[in-house]
Amino acid sequence: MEAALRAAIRDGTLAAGTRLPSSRDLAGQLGVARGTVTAAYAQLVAEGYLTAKRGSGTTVAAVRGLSRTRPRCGRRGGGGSTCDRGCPR
Amino acid sequence: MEAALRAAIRDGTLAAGTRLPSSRDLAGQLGVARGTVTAAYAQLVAEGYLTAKRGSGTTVAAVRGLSRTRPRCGRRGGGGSTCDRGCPR
Amino acid sequence: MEAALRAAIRDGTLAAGTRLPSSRDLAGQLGVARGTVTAAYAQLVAEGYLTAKRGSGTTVAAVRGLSRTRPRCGRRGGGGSTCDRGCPR
Amino acid sequence: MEAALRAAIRDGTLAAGTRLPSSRDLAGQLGVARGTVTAAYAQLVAEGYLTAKRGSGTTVAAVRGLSRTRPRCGRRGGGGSTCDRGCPR
DNA sequence: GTGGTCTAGACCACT
DNA sequence: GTGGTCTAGACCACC
Repeated sequence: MEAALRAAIRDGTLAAGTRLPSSRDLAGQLGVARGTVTAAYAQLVAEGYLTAKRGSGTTVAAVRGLSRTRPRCGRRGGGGSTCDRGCPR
Repeated sequence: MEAALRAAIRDGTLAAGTRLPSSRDLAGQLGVARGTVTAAYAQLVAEGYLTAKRGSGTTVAAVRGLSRTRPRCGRRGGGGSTCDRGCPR
Repeated sequence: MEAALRAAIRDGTLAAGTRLPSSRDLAGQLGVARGTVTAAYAQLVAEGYLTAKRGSGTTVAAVRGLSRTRPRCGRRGGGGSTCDRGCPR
Repeated sequence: MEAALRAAIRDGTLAAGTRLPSSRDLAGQLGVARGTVTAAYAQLVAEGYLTAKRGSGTTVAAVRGLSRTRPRCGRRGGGGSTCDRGCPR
């Protein structure tokens, strides 16, 4: 799940600013323990993919500065549609 | 190259279980530095597209896209009946 | 890089509470190995300039005059006597 | 505990190659759940301080480059009260 | 035995 | 309610 989330964020399937389900909800949807979800969220927060705020939910991080491998495709764009999904492929 | 590999895995060109060339070999074939290949492999491993096993090279991981809603429940294996506690909900 | 980070924190360019990029991202931006970044972060954490919290990435530490060494110990609340096992350490 | 381990490794109290207690033992000694210990170990492994091998225990990592001079802790001059959190020891 | 990972459930601080 | 964190216990792969 963690890898899937990371990939989805990287390729734009999950756009910046997207609000993720709460750890409790996602755990319920996937049928896993909440701890598993929180661990995944925590790792992705640490990597800069997600932003978590106590009491305010978890969202896909806004800007993450160029990350190595994907130079074009305009991931960092401002408000507009930055490759709203689709990008790679 | 990383994007190409990712795309090939996503659309099935590279089937799950496919063994990839060693980083040395692929680097030679493409004429790039080995570090470039290992970096790409590492990123794809982190994203879940590839599986790198110590003595077994790098293979295409089983597809685990974000859709996969229910995780099978009884993967905990072990002796007795799986789902012995009623499984999540 | 480490010295630059330290200086930026000291002179306020990086305000307390600022979240730093993940080690992966920063490594990518600077074109250095991720280990180099984590080492620098670790050193600055040890010096008190940064705070690395498990799920929350790395942030610029608040300048805290407070000593507050012991975190209260029995916050586990719940039923029985807190600290029933003598509390960690 | 995690911070204590990190500091001990950094200042040489825990020498490279030192074998740490198993997560189960350390949990018992400190009176915390094993999960807490494994989480701390995992974080330090990710930071490069520790090396963990399945079935072989956890040891202090050999070399991490960047020995650096050890900044003596309280050299920030001015505002006083650096080291307010205890400093490396 | 060890580390790695998961479950199920709890309390906390914060919004 | 949310994320953050901890407990207590389990099974796995590996050595």
